[in-house]
Amino acid sequence: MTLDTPAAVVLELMTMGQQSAAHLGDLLRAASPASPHQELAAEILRCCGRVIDALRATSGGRKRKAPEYQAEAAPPPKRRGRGAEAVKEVVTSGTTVDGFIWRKYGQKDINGRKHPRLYYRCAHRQQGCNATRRVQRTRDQPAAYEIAYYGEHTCRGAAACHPQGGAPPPAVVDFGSNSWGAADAGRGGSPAASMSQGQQGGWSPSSVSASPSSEVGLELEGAHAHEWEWHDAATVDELIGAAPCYGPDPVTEFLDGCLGWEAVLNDPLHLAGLLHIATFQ
DNA sequence: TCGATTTGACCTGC
DNA sequence: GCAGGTCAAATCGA
Repeated sequence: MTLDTPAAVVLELMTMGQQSAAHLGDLLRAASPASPHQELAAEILRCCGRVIDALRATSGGRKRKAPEYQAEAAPPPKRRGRGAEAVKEVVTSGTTVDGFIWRKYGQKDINGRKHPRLYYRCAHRQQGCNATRRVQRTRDQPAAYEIAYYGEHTCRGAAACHPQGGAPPPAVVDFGSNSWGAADAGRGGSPAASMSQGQQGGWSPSSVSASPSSEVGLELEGAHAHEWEWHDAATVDELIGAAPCYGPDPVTEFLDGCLGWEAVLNDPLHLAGLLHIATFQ
Protein backbone atom coordinates (compact mmCIF):
# COMPACT_ATOMS: atom_id res chain seq x y z
CA MET A 1 0.00 0.00 0.00
CA THR A 2 1.26 3.43 -0.88
CA LEU A 3 1.07 6.35 1.42
CA ASP A 4 -0.55 8.66 -1.05
CA THR A 5 -3.85 8.77 0.78
CA PRO A 6 -4.71 9.83 4.30
CA ALA A 7 -6.06 6.37 4.95
CA ALA A 8 -2.80 4.79 3.94
CA VAL A 9 -0.87 7.13 6.19
CA VAL A 10 -3.07 6.35 9.15
CA LEU A 11 -2.95 2.64 8.47
CA GLU A 12 0.82 2.70 8.33
CA LEU A 13 1.09 4.71 11.52
CA MET A 14 -1.43 2.61 13.36
CA THR A 15 0.38 -0.54 12.35
CA MET A 16 3.57 0.91 13.74
CA GLY A 17 1.74 1.89 16.87
CA GLN A 18 0.31 -1.57 17.24
CA GLN A 19 3.74 -3.10 16.98
CA SER A 20 5.10 -0.63 19.50
CA ALA A 21 2.28 -1.39 21.90
CA ALA A 22 2.90 -5.11 21.56
CA HIS A 23 6.56 -4.50 22.25
CA LEU A 24 5.69 -2.38 25.24
CA GLY A 25 3.46 -5.12 26.57
CA ASP A 26 6.27 -7.62 26.25
CA LEU A 27 8.64 -5.31 28.07
CA LEU A 28 6.16 -4.74 30.87
CA ARG A 29 5.52 -8.43 31.18
CA ALA A 30 9.21 -9.10 31.39
CA ALA A 31 9.77 -6.36 33.93
CA SER A 32 6.86 -7.20 36.15
CA PRO A 33 4.48 -10.01 35.27
CA ALA A 34 1.82 -8.66 37.58
CA SER A 35 2.09 -5.07 36.46
CA PRO A 36 -1.29 -3.42 35.99
CA HIS A 37 0.29 -1.28 33.30
CA GLN A 38 0.12 -4.23 30.98
CA GLU A 39 -3.54 -3.57 30.72
CA LEU A 40 -2.77 -0.16 29.29
CA ALA A 41 -0.56 -1.64 26.64
CA ALA A 42 -3.27 -4.15 25.84
CA GLU A 43 -5.76 -1.35 25.57
CA ILE A 44 -3.55 0.50 23.13
CA LEU A 45 -3.23 -2.69 21.13
CA ARG A 46 -6.95 -3.12 20.96
CA CYS A 47 -7.48 0.46 19.88
CA CYS A 48 -4.87 0.19 17.17
CA GLY A 49 -6.36 -3.02 15.97
CA ARG A 50 -9.74 -1.45 15.76
CA VAL A 51 -8.51 1.48 13.73
CA ILE A 52 -6.66 -0.84 11.40
CA ASP A 53 -9.67 -3.07 10.94
CA ALA A 54 -11.84 -0.09 10.15
CA LEU A 55 -9.31 1.24 7.73
CA ARG A 56 -8.98 -2.03 5.90
CA ALA A 57 -12.70 -2.36 5.63
CA THR A 58 -12.84 1.10 4.09
CA SER A 59 -9.97 0.58 1.71
CA GLY A 60 -11.54 -2.66 0.60
CA GLY A 61 -14.08 -0.58 -1.21
CA ARG A 62 -16.93 -1.64 1.01
CA LYS A 63 -18.80 1.08 2.66
CA ARG A 64 -20.76 0.58 5.77
CA LYS A 65 -24.39 0.68 4.97
CA ALA A 66 -25.93 3.86 6.20
CA PRO A 67 -28.36 3.34 9.02
CA GLU A 68 -31.85 2.87 7.78
CA TYR A 69 -33.04 5.35 10.25
CA GLN A 70 -33.75 8.76 8.80
CA ALA A 71 -34.83 11.61 10.96
CA GLU A 72 -37.45 13.03 8.66
CA ALA A 73 -38.84 9.63 7.87
CA ALA A 74 -38.88 8.50 11.45
CA PRO A 75 -42.09 6.78 12.30
CA PRO A 76 -43.91 7.87 15.39
CA PRO A 77 -42.62 6.16 18.47
CA LYS A 78 -44.25 2.82 19.02
CA ARG A 79 -44.27 0.57 21.95
CA ARG A 80 -41.31 -1.67 22.06
CA GLY A 81 -42.10 -5.26 21.89
CA ARG A 82 -40.99 -7.15 24.91
CA GLY A 83 -37.39 -8.06 24.58
CA ALA A 84 -36.81 -5.55 21.80
CA GLU A 85 -33.14 -5.03 21.34
CA ALA A 86 -31.59 -1.93 22.74
CA VAL A 87 -29.44 0.22 20.50
CA LYS A 88 -26.89 0.04 23.23
CA GLU A 89 -26.68 -1.39 26.68
CA VAL A 90 -24.20 -0.26 29.24
CA VAL A 91 -23.55 -0.95 32.87
CA THR A 92 -22.46 2.00 34.91
CA SER A 93 -21.35 2.13 38.46
CA GLY A 94 -22.90 4.64 40.79
CA THR A 95 -24.21 7.04 38.20
CA THR A 96 -26.63 7.17 35.32
CA VAL A 97 -25.20 10.38 33.96
CA ASP A 98 -24.48 10.13 30.29
CA GLY A 99 -24.57 13.68 29.05
CA PHE A 100 -28.11 13.75 27.85
CA ILE A 101 -31.08 15.37 29.42
CA TRP A 102 -33.62 12.70 30.20
CA ARG A 103 -37.17 13.07 31.38
CA LYS A 104 -38.51 10.30 33.47
CA TYR A 105 -41.88 9.11 32.26
CA GLY A 106 -42.41 5.92 34.10
CA GLN A 107 -41.33 3.48 36.71
CA LYS A 108 -42.21 -0.12 37.06
CA ASP A 109 -41.57 -2.89 39.48
CA ILE A 110 -40.17 -5.75 37.52
CA ASN A 111 -40.72 -9.34 38.38
CA GLY A 112 -37.83 -10.82 40.24
CA ARG A 113 -36.12 -7.49 40.59
CA LYS A 114 -35.61 -5.84 43.90
CA HIS A 115 -35.47 -2.36 42.43
CA PRO A 116 -37.95 -0.78 40.04
CA ARG A 117 -37.10 -0.15 36.43
CA LEU A 118 -37.04 3.49 35.42
CA TYR A 119 -38.05 4.79 32.03
CA TYR A 120 -36.64 7.95 30.55
CA ARG A 121 -37.04 9.71 27.27
CA CYS A 122 -35.04 12.54 25.81
CA ALA A 123 -36.12 15.92 27.10
CA HIS A 124 -36.26 17.10 23.51
CA ARG A 125 -39.01 14.80 22.53
CA GLN A 126 -41.09 17.76 21.34
CA GLN A 127 -38.39 18.33 18.77
CA GLY A 128 -38.87 14.85 17.48
CA CYS A 129 -36.12 13.14 19.39
CA ASN A 130 -37.30 9.61 20.07
CA ALA A 131 -34.40 8.45 22.17
CA THR A 132 -35.39 6.62 25.31
CA ARG A 133 -33.54 4.69 27.90
CA ARG A 134 -34.36 2.13 30.51
CA VAL A 135 -32.47 2.17 33.77
CA GLN A 136 -32.34 -0.76 36.08
CA ARG A 137 -30.13 -1.44 39.03
CA THR A 138 -28.14 -4.56 38.58
CA ARG A 139 -28.86 -7.58 40.70
CA ASP A 140 -25.30 -8.13 41.73
CA GLN A 141 -24.34 -4.57 42.49
CA PRO A 142 -27.15 -2.35 43.74
CA ALA A 143 -24.98 0.69 43.18
CA ALA A 144 -24.54 -0.16 39.52
CA TYR A 145 -27.03 0.44 36.76
CA GLU A 146 -27.88 -1.37 33.61
CA ILE A 147 -28.88 1.23 31.08
CA ALA A 148 -30.48 0.23 27.82
CA TYR A 149 -30.79 2.86 25.14
CA TYR A 150 -33.47 2.79 22.49
CA GLY A 151 -33.79 4.98 19.47
CA GLU A 152 -31.45 7.65 18.21
CA HIS A 153 -30.98 11.17 19.40
CA THR A 154 -32.16 13.47 16.65
CA CYS A 155 -31.94 16.55 18.79
CA ARG A 156 -28.41 17.19 17.55
CA GLY A 157 -26.92 15.73 20.62
CA ALA A 158 -25.87 16.91 23.99
CA ALA A 159 -25.19 20.43 22.81
CA ALA A 160 -28.80 20.71 21.82
CA CYS A 161 -29.98 18.78 24.79
CA HIS A 162 -28.22 21.01 27.18
CA PRO A 163 -30.20 24.10 28.04
CA GLN A 164 -27.14 26.29 27.74
CA GLY A 165 -25.93 24.69 24.58
CA GLY A 166 -23.07 23.36 26.57
CA ALA A 167 -21.29 20.10 26.33
CA PRO A 168 -21.46 16.80 28.05
CA PRO A 169 -20.47 16.40 31.63
CA PRO A 170 -17.11 15.27 32.78
CA ALA A 171 -17.14 11.57 32.80
CA VAL A 172 -14.60 8.90 32.35
CA VAL A 173 -14.83 6.84 29.29
CA ASP A 174 -14.91 3.16 29.67
CA PHE A 175 -13.31 1.71 26.59
CA GLY A 176 -14.68 -1.63 27.44
CA SER A 177 -12.32 -2.85 30.08
CA ASN A 178 -12.54 0.29 32.13
CA SER A 179 -8.81 0.24 32.45
CA TRP A 180 -8.28 3.71 31.05
CA GLY A 181 -10.60 5.32 33.44
CA ALA A 182 -9.24 3.46 36.38
CA ALA A 183 -5.71 4.12 35.37
CA ASP A 184 -6.46 7.76 34.82
CA ALA A 185 -7.95 8.19 38.21
CA GLY A 186 -5.07 6.40 39.75
CA ARG A 187 -2.53 8.59 38.07
CA GLY A 188 -4.38 11.76 38.80
CA GLY A 189 -4.91 12.43 35.15
CA SER A 190 -7.52 14.85 34.04
CA PRO A 191 -10.94 13.34 33.98
CA ALA A 192 -11.71 13.13 30.35
CA ALA A 193 -15.14 14.05 29.26
CA SER A 194 -16.00 11.94 26.39
CA MET A 195 -19.34 11.33 24.92
CA SER A 196 -19.57 10.00 21.48
CA GLN A 197 -21.02 11.67 18.49
CA GLY A 198 -23.12 9.39 16.43
CA GLN A 199 -23.28 9.23 12.71
CA GLN A 200 -26.25 11.48 12.40
CA GLY A 201 -24.37 14.13 14.27
CA GLY A 202 -26.20 13.36 17.44
CA TRP A 203 -24.59 12.10 20.54
CA SER A 204 -24.66 8.45 21.17
CA PRO A 205 -24.14 7.07 24.58
CA SER A 206 -20.77 5.73 25.31
CA SER A 207 -20.14 3.32 28.00
CA VAL A 208 -19.71 5.72 30.81
CA SER A 209 -18.46 4.91 34.19
CA ALA A 210 -17.82 7.04 37.17
CA SER A 211 -14.29 7.08 38.35
CA PRO A 212 -13.88 6.83 42.08
CA SER A 213 -12.73 10.36 42.63
CA SER A 214 -12.63 12.04 39.31
CA GLU A 215 -15.57 14.38 39.62
CA VAL A 216 -17.51 15.71 42.50
CA GLY A 217 -20.95 14.27 42.53
CA LEU A 218 -20.47 11.73 39.87
CA GLU A 219 -19.68 8.97 42.23
CA LEU A 220 -22.59 8.47 44.46
CA GLU A 221 -23.75 5.28 45.85
CA GLY A 222 -26.82 3.58 47.06
CA ALA A 223 -30.06 5.38 47.43
CA HIS A 224 -28.74 8.79 46.42
CA ALA A 225 -27.19 7.87 43.16
CA HIS A 226 -30.41 8.28 41.26
CA GLU A 227 -30.64 11.89 42.30
CA TRP A 228 -27.81 12.80 40.00
CA GLU A 229 -29.57 13.11 36.77
CA TRP A 230 -29.05 15.60 34.05
CA HIS A 231 -32.41 17.11 34.53
CA ASP A 232 -31.10 18.52 37.74
CA ALA A 233 -30.37 22.05 36.64
CA ALA A 234 -28.09 22.82 39.56
CA THR A 235 -26.04 19.78 38.81
CA VAL A 236 -25.80 20.69 35.18
CA ASP A 237 -24.60 24.16 35.99
CA GLU A 238 -22.02 22.91 38.41
CA LEU A 239 -20.63 20.39 36.04
CA ILE A 240 -20.63 22.66 33.06
CA GLY A 241 -19.06 25.37 35.09
CA ALA A 242 -16.35 23.00 36.11
CA ALA A 243 -15.70 21.95 32.57
CA PRO A 244 -16.76 24.66 30.19
CA CYS A 245 -14.69 23.61 27.25
CA TYR A 246 -15.72 20.09 26.58
CA GLY A 247 -16.54 19.40 23.05
CA PRO A 248 -16.62 16.50 20.67
CA ASP A 249 -13.48 14.46 20.72
CA PRO A 250 -13.25 12.75 17.37
CA VAL A 251 -10.45 10.50 18.41
CA THR A 252 -12.32 9.16 21.37
CA GLU A 253 -15.45 8.94 19.31
CA PHE A 254 -13.71 6.93 16.70
CA LEU A 255 -12.00 4.61 19.11
CA ASP A 256 -15.23 4.14 20.91
CA GLY A 257 -16.78 3.03 17.70
CA CYS A 258 -19.34 5.76 17.41
CA LEU A 259 -17.74 7.89 14.77
CA GLY A 260 -17.63 6.42 11.35
CA TRP A 261 -14.35 5.96 9.67
CA GLU A 262 -15.49 7.84 6.65
CA ALA A 263 -16.40 10.76 8.83
CA VAL A 264 -12.85 10.80 10.08
CA LEU A 265 -11.31 10.68 6.65
CA ASN A 266 -13.63 13.28 5.29
CA ASP A 267 -12.99 15.69 8.06
CA PRO A 268 -9.46 17.09 8.25
CA LEU A 269 -9.89 17.87 11.91
CA HIS A 270 -10.87 14.34 12.77
CA LEU A 271 -8.06 12.98 10.68
CA ALA A 272 -5.59 15.28 12.37
CA GLY A 273 -6.71 13.96 15.72
CA LEU A 274 -6.14 10.42 14.67
CA LEU A 275 -2.80 11.21 13.18
CA HIS A 276 -1.86 12.84 16.40
CA ILE A 277 -2.64 9.65 18.24
CA ALA A 278 -0.79 7.62 15.70
CA THR A 279 2.34 9.70 15.96
CA PHE A 280 2.08 9.60 19.71
CA GLN A 281 2.92 5.91 19.70
C1' DT B 1 -47.94 29.35 37.66
C1' DC B 2 -45.28 26.32 35.30
C1' DG B 3 -42.30 22.56 34.62
C1' DA B 4 -40.76 18.17 36.46
C1' DT B 5 -41.73 13.99 38.87
C1' DT B 6 -44.69 10.40 40.68
C1' DT B 7 -47.74 6.76 40.25
C1' DG B 8 -51.86 4.21 39.11
C1' DA B 9 -54.16 2.88 35.01
C1' DC B 10 -54.09 1.44 30.52
C1' DC B 11 -52.15 -0.80 26.40
C1' DT B 12 -49.71 -4.34 23.97
C1' DG B 13 -46.90 -8.35 23.02
C1' DC B 14 -45.87 -12.90 24.38
C1' DG C 1 -53.52 -13.76 31.60
C1' DC C 2 -49.29 -11.81 32.75
C1' DA C 3 -45.50 -8.76 32.51
C1' DG C 4 -43.40 -4.93 30.61
C1' DG C 5 -43.87 -0.33 28.53
C1' DT C 6 -46.33 4.02 28.17
C1' DC C 7 -49.78 7.47 29.29
C1' DA C 8 -51.62 11.06 31.81
C1' DA C 9 -53.68 12.99 35.99
C1' DA C 10 -52.11 14.28 40.42
C1' DT C 11 -48.65 16.19 43.06
C1' DC C 12 -44.65 18.74 44.23
C1' DG C 13 -41.34 22.38 44.26
C1' DA C 14 -39.11 26.49 42.60
